[in-house]
Amino acid sequence: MLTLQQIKENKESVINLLKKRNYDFSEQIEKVIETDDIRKSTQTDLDNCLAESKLIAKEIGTLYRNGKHTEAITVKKKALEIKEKIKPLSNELKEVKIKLIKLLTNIPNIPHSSVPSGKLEKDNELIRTAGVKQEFNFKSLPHWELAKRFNIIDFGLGNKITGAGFPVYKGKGAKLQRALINFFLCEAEKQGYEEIMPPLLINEESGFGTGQLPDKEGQMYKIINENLYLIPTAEVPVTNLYRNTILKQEDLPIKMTAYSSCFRREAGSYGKEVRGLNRLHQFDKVEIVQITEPEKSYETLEKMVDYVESLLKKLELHYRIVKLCGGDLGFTSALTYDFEVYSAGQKKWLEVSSVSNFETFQTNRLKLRYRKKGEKRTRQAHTLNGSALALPRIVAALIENNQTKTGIKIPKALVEFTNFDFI
RNA sequence: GGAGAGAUGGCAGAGUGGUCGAAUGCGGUGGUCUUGAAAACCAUUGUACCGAAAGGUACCGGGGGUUCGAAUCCCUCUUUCUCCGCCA
Repeated sequence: MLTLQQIKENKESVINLLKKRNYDFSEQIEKVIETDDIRKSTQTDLDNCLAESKLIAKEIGTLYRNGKHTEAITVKKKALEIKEKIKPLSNELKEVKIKLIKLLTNIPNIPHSSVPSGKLEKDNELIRTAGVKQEFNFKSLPHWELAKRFNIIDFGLGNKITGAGFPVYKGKGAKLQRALINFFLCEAEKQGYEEIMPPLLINEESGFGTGQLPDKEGQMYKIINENLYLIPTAEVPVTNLYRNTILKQEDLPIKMTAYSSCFRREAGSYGKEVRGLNRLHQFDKVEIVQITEPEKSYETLEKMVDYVESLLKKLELHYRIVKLCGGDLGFTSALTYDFEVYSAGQKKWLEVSSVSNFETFQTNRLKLRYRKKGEKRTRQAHTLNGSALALPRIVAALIENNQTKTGIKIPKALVEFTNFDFI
């Protein structure tokens, strides 16, 4: 959610930058400003009425204490008159506030000035490609066939137990999952991220705080009788740890990492895009989250990109990094780098990580602020997060790229975690 | 799941209808004293909104209600603790 301050102080540049999303928000922005003006004047009116009624109430109190009952009754009439003004005003204020929030929550984050313009995936800016593309001197297979042949992932059993998109990992397949989680967590810890193990269910406030609600309600699984949601990413509970918080400047940056299962309805997905591990309803991911001072968030973003890249290097994957164009940029993000790995069996690029700076978009909703030393005022912090990494597509690429005629090789960096080097 | 008792500022803890945005203690910050520190003493110390400022308003777990007036009374939800039951 954008702040009113952002909108009012830089109206033109906000509108212009939002145009990168291929949509003109000037009407909404004007509406926000207009609504906020109504809010202000309504509040001023209400505050004045409340001040008056408070004064009268005190007067009545004094009269009663002095035994002047008849006079008190006269003044009461005056109080009732004001009360009649207060009620509609406070209703009005409540409504205009709701309207304002509604307007604000429908405006996406302002893209960073470096976000490339464009509408589609093809318009994303390629930052770099690295690693070696795997070539085979035999007929290579996609991961779902390899998984079946070596009995490490059973998609059919998942269908039986739950439904499509809930695979069952078996034997070395299950161990590979565990090893990857452990590897990612250990690497994050080396970088100074504190490990968090969060709840997998979140309430509505948390969903609102990081921007999943109300925007992406349909993408989350909801526990109806408890009014809770299954997390689509650990970003939600972990970032919400600091909801409604005022930090000290010296507490920043806050660096957290969390492994969690993630649950996504993926409504609208279909066809070969969802084949095998390419798109699942339940998957595992290690997430990294940072809370920083505004001045340092872009420097931090680059460091996070470098970190995620280091993981892909250690896993010896062929990857590329793209900066998302305005049309591809998520609703809550100001700048996002996507990581894609080449999966040599399917012969296609798979998105394995998204690293984003949300600037104050989340912290405004979260009421996550910090205070500089010696200052009384609070400022909004910046939040950033990234996958480091999501497992399924990494697994897909690993087993496709490292396939041999007789089995699958495990990259060196993982062997100490799997305790085997071949499947 | 059943029964009961709670939820007040960073923490502890008073306050049961009016001058309470809230005593007191601890903690924090600034200062006096000191070679320095400690102790002692003095001052200060919640968040947000409106306002150029003076000042005003809201907030005592959340929401609603009664009343001229609610931290205080009523309803409801959430949550914590104790006991019983169940249980990895």
